[in-house]
Amino acid sequence: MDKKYWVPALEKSNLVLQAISEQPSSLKLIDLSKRLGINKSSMFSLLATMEALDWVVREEDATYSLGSKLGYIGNAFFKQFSLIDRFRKEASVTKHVIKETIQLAKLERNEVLYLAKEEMPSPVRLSSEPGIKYPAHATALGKAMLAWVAEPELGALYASETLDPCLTPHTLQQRSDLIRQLEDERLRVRLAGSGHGLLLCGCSGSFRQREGRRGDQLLHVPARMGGEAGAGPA
Amino acid sequence: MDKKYWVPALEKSNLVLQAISEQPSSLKLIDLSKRLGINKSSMFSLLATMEALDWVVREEDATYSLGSKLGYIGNAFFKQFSLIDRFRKEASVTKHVIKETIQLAKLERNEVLYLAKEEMPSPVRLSSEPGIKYPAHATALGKAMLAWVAEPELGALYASETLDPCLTPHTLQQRSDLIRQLEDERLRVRLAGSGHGLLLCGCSGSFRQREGRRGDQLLHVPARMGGEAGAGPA
DNA sequence: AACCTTGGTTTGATATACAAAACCAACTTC
DNA sequence: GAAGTTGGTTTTGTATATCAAACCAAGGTT
Repeated sequence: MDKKYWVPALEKSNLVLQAISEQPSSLKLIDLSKRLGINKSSMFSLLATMEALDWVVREEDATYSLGSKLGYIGNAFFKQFSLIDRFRKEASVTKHVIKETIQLAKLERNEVLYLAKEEMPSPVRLSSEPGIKYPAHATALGKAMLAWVAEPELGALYASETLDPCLTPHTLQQRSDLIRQLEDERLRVRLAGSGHGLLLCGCSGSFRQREGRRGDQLLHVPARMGGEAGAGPA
Repeated sequence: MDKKYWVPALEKSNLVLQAISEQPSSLKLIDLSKRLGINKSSMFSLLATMEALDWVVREEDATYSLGSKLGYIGNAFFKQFSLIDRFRKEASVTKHVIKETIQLAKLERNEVLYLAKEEMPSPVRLSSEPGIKYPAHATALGKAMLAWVAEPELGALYASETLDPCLTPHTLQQRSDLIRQLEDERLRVRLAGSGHGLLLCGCSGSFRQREGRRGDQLLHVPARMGGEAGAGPA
């Protein structure tokens, strides 16, 4: 990462917010300082400022949790995607029909950004949350989306034979393997009318919709279909 | 605001994120610099860092929108409130019965924090969004919640006769007026069984529920009842 | 074609933020 | 009761971030 014109305080606060997001109401100033390798006097100033800005809240037991300003900004982020409301309306019904958790995601170059989730109780606990990104080749949902990317663009996204990163022992590592799985996915959709990514409520017009002017694809998909567990990294 | 141990870069980035939240995909670097009074070379470094951290995204036309990292953190903020899921399940049905937008909010001292909203089409457009806070005395929903605050605590919250801030010409300005309206609210609930704040799906156990260990009250309320328009500042 | 404007990028002097050190209060251990 | 530990707060010297100035590219105006 090029740090020529860098603002270190933002990087530090990003680390702090990430840690607090993962463990709200658990971490004190000294915990954050030790865990993140940030001097406690710097951490003192960061937390005091973030508290004043309502980015974090200091609890009575001196642990920190996220503040409402980040809720507001996060809400504004999701409001950029008008499809989320339609997804929630459709999927809150569909999930009872198929008895599976359903997620809405968009493909951003070679990553999948999760936007919304309608959950059903399931032994498989999904790790993906709205706002999180995974490499597309490392998730079932991502591969379902890549299957419909034009070949030249796919070539540009995966210029080298080795795929990075490799998140789990099951994660694909070779581009040729990826290509083969994408072909299988297209074949599965054509022959059986049911792939990982097909929308199940019958309104085919919303299957792959272009959102906003970036033209990114959006897709919602049940968590478990075709025998693969989970929409998280595989 | 005491700025003794202050991190100015966080304050600047807060202003930037607020502006981008309000006008996504509209503002360029020079627009943000002029509007916020931040030097354009500082703005350059701030935006470059925020972009690298995925706090913002630079569009092809050089305008900025919010990035998914803030979506993720925002989602983490709302996940702190387990009642939101229950609210959405109940309110997505109830809103069709009463044909009103319904909101979930919590009272934090003398402010109301909005947490969720289930919308119905309405001529009255609510300004409140999840994550936003308003002074409780300045909103119908806030007053509905204050009505059930113990008197000594109410006295501590409103120590002076003059109420601040005064957001609209209709905003209450005297504590005695507020007290009177809270009495009216309680009376209305007792006599007619229908105040601004009563939950309308019949599960009285969830009327005023304590959430988390802070013991803050949570309340959901239709947008328009008792003749008052809107749950925003009044 | 020459000049001007605009938005963005780079430079480097200096004002200031950072963090090492010291301090403090509360609690624990001996 | 004395000494030690822990988490938080304050001080202050100095390394560095900030921003004024300069530069750059692209587009507009004359």
